[in-house]
Amino acid sequence: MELRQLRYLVAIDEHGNLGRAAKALFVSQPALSYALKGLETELGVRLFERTPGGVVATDAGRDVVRAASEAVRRADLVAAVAARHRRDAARVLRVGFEASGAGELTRRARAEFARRHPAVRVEPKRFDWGEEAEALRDGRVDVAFVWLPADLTGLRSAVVHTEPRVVGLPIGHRLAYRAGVSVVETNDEPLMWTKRAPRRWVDWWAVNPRPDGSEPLWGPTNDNVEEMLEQVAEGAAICFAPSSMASYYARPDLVWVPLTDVEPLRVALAWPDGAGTALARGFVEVVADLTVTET
Amino acid sequence: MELRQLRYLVAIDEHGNLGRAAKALFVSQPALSYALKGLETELGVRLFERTPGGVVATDAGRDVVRAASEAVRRADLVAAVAARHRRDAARVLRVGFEASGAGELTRRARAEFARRHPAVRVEPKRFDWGEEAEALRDGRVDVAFVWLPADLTGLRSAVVHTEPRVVGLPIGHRLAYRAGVSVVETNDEPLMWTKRAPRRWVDWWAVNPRPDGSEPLWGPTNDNVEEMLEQVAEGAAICFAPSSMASYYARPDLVWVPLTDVEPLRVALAWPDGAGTALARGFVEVVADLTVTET
DNA sequence: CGCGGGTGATAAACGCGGCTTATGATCGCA
DNA sequence: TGCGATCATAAGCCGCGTTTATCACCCGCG
Repeated sequence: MELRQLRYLVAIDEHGNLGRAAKALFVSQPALSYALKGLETELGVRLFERTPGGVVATDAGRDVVRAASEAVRRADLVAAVAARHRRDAARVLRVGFEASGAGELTRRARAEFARRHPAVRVEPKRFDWGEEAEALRDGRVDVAFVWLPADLTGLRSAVVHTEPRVVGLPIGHRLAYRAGVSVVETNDEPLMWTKRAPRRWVDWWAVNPRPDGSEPLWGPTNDNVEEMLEQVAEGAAICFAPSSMASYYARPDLVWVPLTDVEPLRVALAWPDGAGTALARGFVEVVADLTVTET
Repeated sequence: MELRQLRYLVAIDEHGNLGRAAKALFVSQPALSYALKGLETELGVRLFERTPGGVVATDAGRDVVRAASEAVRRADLVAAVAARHRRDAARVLRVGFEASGAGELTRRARAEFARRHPAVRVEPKRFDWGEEAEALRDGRVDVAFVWLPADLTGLRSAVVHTEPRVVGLPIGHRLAYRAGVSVVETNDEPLMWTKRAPRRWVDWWAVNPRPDGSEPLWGPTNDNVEEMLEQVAEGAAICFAPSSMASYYARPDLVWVPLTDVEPLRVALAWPDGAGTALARGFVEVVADLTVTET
């Protein structure tokens, strides 16, 4: 059994058709026919039923494909781990964050890191809602500021920052000139949300259920800050955000008002479990030092 | 990158020496030299430092080896999943358990399963302490009675049986003729335990800490029932066990006395998450039916 | 009813790539 | 200084996965 065969298998299952899978893999159709047959012989199970319309996975095939795609993913992780170390040698550190990240701390950490490691180039990488943790796991970044709640499996992390939440409103909104609002006062306002993040993340941000037991009024969806702010400025909905967003994404057509009765946002600094490189560790140290002295 | 290379990599790391690794893999030493070099070139990182005494992993090498061994394990799982289905087709179901399993339920379940699936051969597989869950995960059995507490990650399960615990004593022991004893009355008796199972399992069985806060007196270790009973019969220590063991492992040189103040043993029926075969599902159904009617 | 367009399977030939054996280069140590 | 480890290199072989070309089958449609 070889990785190549497993990759073929997954592709065949995805396309449901040897010809199209072959095209996607840039090989000829007989190559897949041959590989599939070989795998079936080796495993001693029929994996796909051949039909005139294509191929369809058998019971065994479904399970094997699932296991195979996991194996392929793990193999790709090997490459990702190596790439991280290669980048380490090249003196590059990729720091993930979303929207305003950890506010002021983000910049201060970067500045201090640059002071301690002058030869290292820091590459900030912005992600869409709730994507940082996954990016960390599959090696797209070496370290990241993760907004909680988040799925931190496979990661090590430390909470390094908290900040109150605010509500974003278009200018002229009935609540726009208040010094603070309760979350229940926004119950009737359509609220921005996202399909990208898991349910738990969305509910936490939307404060669902509200203190009075009601459910938020779900408004339009969006994938990232810019899309969200566009919609809010347009008057299509309101949004909740950490207070730092008021200064990092200041716009003339938006107003930010503190939410008086919701949990603050907690931001964790996270890095891959076990696979942390020397530079990532250095960055973690910097942030640890900054947060110790500031509390 | 191919699985073969990853397997080689793991072996090289284990043996710390190309020659010995080559021997273990039944290939020549240059083959490993070649494969390692190829992988290093492809990944762009040096993985092992070559020394006159052998090879030693670099920082990057350590991480890559870890990721590689995980990938290899996943690939082996593909084969295990396939083997499960092959066995399904061959009408064989392997049921894992340890010691007295789930007592009477074990036999009843097997009998009822045989009635419903006459053509299927059931193969009971006995495991050493705490090994069932792992056996389930790596495909050595299709379904198993697991003694809790246990690590059930990657498994689906349902608690199907509970039974009180008893203490096993050699005949003539000072507590041997009691109708019941408190666990604290055994505080001064050396207690059998095992190095095979995780800490949590051992502590649960040993009732550590005891109700009075003390720690058990640790006696000899053992890997399975027979070894344990030998030691107890010999007078080297006492042991804790589920009450069914009194009837399933009756010996003239042993006495079993109920423990009056400890949690009963809970036994779960478990099967691989997602990879359950038709036969395994059938067995789960049988046990579900039996436990529903008996409660 | 037969033909066209889709499917996967098979055949034959090619050539890459990883294997082997044989040998070299280096180091540590007695 | 020479022996016995180590890993690296060289040269040749050959298995195996690839390719192109073709076949066999099924289905829908004129």
